[in-house]
Amino acid sequence: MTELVSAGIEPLFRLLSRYMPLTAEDRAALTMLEVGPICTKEARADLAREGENPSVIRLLVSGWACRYKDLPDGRRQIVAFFLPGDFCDLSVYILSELDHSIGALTPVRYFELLPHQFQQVIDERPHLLRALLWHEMVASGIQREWLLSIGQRTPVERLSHLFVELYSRLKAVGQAQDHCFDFPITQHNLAEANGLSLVHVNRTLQEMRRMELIELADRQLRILDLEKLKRIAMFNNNYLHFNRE
Amino acid sequence: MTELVSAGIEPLFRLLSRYMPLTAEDRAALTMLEVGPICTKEARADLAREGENPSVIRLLVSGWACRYKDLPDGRRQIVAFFLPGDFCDLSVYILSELDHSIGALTPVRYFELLPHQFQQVIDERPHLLRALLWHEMVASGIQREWLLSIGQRTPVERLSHLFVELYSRLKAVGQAQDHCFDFPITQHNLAEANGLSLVHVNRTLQEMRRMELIELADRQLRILDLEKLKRIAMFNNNYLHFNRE
DNA sequence: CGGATGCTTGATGTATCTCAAGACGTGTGG
DNA sequence: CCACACGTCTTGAGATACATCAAGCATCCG
Repeated sequence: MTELVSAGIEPLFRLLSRYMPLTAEDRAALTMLEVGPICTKEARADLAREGENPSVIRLLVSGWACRYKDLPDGRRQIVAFFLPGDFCDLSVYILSELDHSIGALTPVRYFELLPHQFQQVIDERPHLLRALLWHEMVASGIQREWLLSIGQRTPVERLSHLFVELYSRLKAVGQAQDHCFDFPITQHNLAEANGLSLVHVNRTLQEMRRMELIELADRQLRILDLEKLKRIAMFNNNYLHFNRE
Repeated sequence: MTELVSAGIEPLFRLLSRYMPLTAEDRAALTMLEVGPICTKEARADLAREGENPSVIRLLVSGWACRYKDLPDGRRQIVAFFLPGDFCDLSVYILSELDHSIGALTPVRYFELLPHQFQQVIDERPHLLRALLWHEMVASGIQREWLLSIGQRTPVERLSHLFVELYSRLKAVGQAQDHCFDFPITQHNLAEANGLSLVHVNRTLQEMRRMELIELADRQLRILDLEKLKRIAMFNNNYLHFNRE
């Protein structure tokens, strides 16, 4: 089911073509990234831990992962979701130590790219660097929007906003259609991402079902009324910087 | 008082030399950025509004500014503080529309740089690009840490963490000594940055004074026990990525 | 003098957390 | 094949941290 788009690097094509048109040559160059064996991890495994010196760039092919930070006493905050097509840690180029961890939320498959492989593609087709930086800046924009959510939005607004965001991003990589998508993470994960307790997430979801905004069952999320959901979330898609709708 | 370091671009030197050593030639090249008239704004004025197409890079010389996002109903979240030496919106290069606003928290002075001026400096001394990207990545890391703060830290922990962070950053640009620094923003600003109500910020500050962590009066913040403050905040400076302590 | 602006305090309500338990499904080893 | 552990979702009861509303005071400034 989750393997409808299993072709390794296809989600990346779709993602980048949201920012700029990709020629056949661009695609060919990007396909070079697909070298090397594909890696896999179980749900709840770490791909990288805070403090490590990152040496590879990871390109997520299937499954969901997250960036998270934790405190010495165990509190944990998910600060970003990685969906298929996303890069983890382009920052390898500049920073020498990870200030966060990366964990799998579901079983994941990904490529590990060495910086020089990466460099090779960029040298060949410099304008692709622009698309990749674009992706990074969008990631930054998402972080800011999350800060707004956690700081100011109510729990219903917050979850509504997240669902619209995830729907937009998944649609961009061909993993959502008809207001419906695989939603493989737990309520516990939602709580960690939104600064809420597990119990409160559960009750908030119930309220959203009562409001007939969503259906959520069997790891499938269906948005019943997208416009209403956007209105409630005060969703403005400008922060995703998709140039081509 | 706030003008101890008034020499235009000096804070930038200090900031970047936290990441890599700067030669005299580097400094000379950077000084080229100081062309053009210096701009000023009053406290509470906007330097840029969400939705605008940014055309300049701003280099803050004195005063404090912030990045913020707001919701249609007036709720507002400060997502970053800009201190002297900071750049606002290097993203001009890539993104065509601002997804956030930039506002002055105090009277500010800054330079407006056109992308081509900027480009000229980088062309001349390419390794400076690395320092500037570094600065951007640190900004990203700070955003993540704030997400952790707002999502997981209690109000006392949250303010403690922010104060240690500001102290570190101000010290890096020569604007703090002896656990003491100008603190020109209001409790209202603190509330907007930390997702708390104004009243609660006030009471939290009082608690921190009672705990003998800080003194805060007359726009001056004094940290009474830095180690204790760090412990309470669970502060780990890795996210600031200062290479040279 | 009157009007902003910022800080402080008290009273009250409620949104959200914590603790605790049960139901259900799934995988696992005896 | 059953017993059991484990993960996930759900519900209830109770406590409290935080927001909201309201007011007073100080300082500054035109």
